Amino acid sequence: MRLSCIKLVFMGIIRKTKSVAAVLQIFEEQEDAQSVVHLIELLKDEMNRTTVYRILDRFEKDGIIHSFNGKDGLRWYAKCHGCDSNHHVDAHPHFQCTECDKVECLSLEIEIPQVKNHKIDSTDILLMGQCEACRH
Amino acid sequence: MRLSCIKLVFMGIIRKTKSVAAVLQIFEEQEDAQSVVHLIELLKDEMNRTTVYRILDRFEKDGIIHSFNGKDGLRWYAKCHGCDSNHHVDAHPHFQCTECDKVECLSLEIEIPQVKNHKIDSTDILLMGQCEACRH
DNA sequence: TTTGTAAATGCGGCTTAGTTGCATTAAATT
DNA sequence: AATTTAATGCAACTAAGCCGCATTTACAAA
Ligand SMILES: [Mn+2]
Ligand SMILES: [Mn+2]
Ligand SMILES: [Zn+2]
Ligand SMILES: [Zn+2]
Repeated sequence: MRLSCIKLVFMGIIRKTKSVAAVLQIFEEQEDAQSVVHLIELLKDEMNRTTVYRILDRFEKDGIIHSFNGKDGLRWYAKCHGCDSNHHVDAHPHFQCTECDKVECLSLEIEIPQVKNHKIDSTDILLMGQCEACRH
Repeated sequence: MRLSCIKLVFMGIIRKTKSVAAVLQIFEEQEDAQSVVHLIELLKDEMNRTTVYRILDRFEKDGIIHSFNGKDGLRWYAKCHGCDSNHHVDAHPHFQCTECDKVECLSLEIEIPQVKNHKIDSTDILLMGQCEACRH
C-alpha cells in the first residue's frame, strides 16, 4: 500500500482509481473553483459524467473540496484548506467575475450581525464584479 | 384607463391581465419570498407555467420584485421596496430556514471589505439556520 | 500470483427547472 | 365595433443532476 493510498483511505476515499486521481489532480493544479459543468467537459474522454458527480460527492464528504452555488445557479467546487471528513472548517466568501465567470475563494472575514429571533448556522456569500484580469 | 392601470404602465407593465393581477396579489399579500416552483404550483389552475416565468421576468425588470438563488439553487422572488425599472436600489441579504425552507428578506447592512485588485459590483448573501417559528 | 470482494464505474433512462417558437387570445386604444 | 399588438397557451426542447443496475476493477487475503 503506497503512501498516497494510506492518505486517501484516511480521508475516506477507499480506492485510488484512475478517475479519482484525475479529478484530484485538477484541484491540486488549480486553486480557482471549478464548475461541475466545466469538470465534466474537461474529463469527458476519461470518465462518465455520473462518475464526476460521484467523485465530487465523495471528495466533499471527505473534506477534500467544498461546494457552493455560483451566480447562475451552477454548482462549483474548490479545494479545502484544513478540513477533514468530520469538520468543514473552511467557511469563506467567494467571488465570481461577471465578465470571464472565473470563481475565486476569498480569505476574508465578513462580519454577520445577529438576526433577531433567528439562529444562523451558515452563510453563503458571493461577491460579483470584475476580477484582476478583467479590470484592465 | 383606471388608476391601477396608469400605475402599471408607469412601471412598464403594459396590460393588466388576469394573470398579472393574480401574481401581483400574491406579492402584495405575502411579504416572504416565493420560489418559482411554489408560485407555479399556487397558480397552476389559473395560468400556464411559462406565463408565470414571463410575468416574473417583467415584474423584475420593472422593479416590482427582485430575485435571488435559494440554498438549493432554486430561483426565489420577493417584493421590492423603493425600486423602479431604472434602479434596483433594494440590495439586502436573505435568510432561508433549513427546517421549513421559508425565505425572508433581511433589512440588514452587511459590511463588505475591499478585495484587493477586484471591483465588487454586487453581492449575493444568504444566511441559513432556524427561523423564528422553527426555533421553538 | 491468484482469487474473492465490494467499491467504483458506465450506461441508459429519468426528473425537473427553465427556455423558445409559434399560433391564438384578449386588453386597450381608436 | 374594429384594430393593434401585448400577453398567453402549448408543445417541444435544453441542460443539470440523479438513479438503478449490470459490469469492471482495486486491493486485500489466501
Ligand atoms: Mn471556497
Ligand atoms: Mn429580498
Ligand atoms: Zn474576469
Ligand atoms: Zn423555519
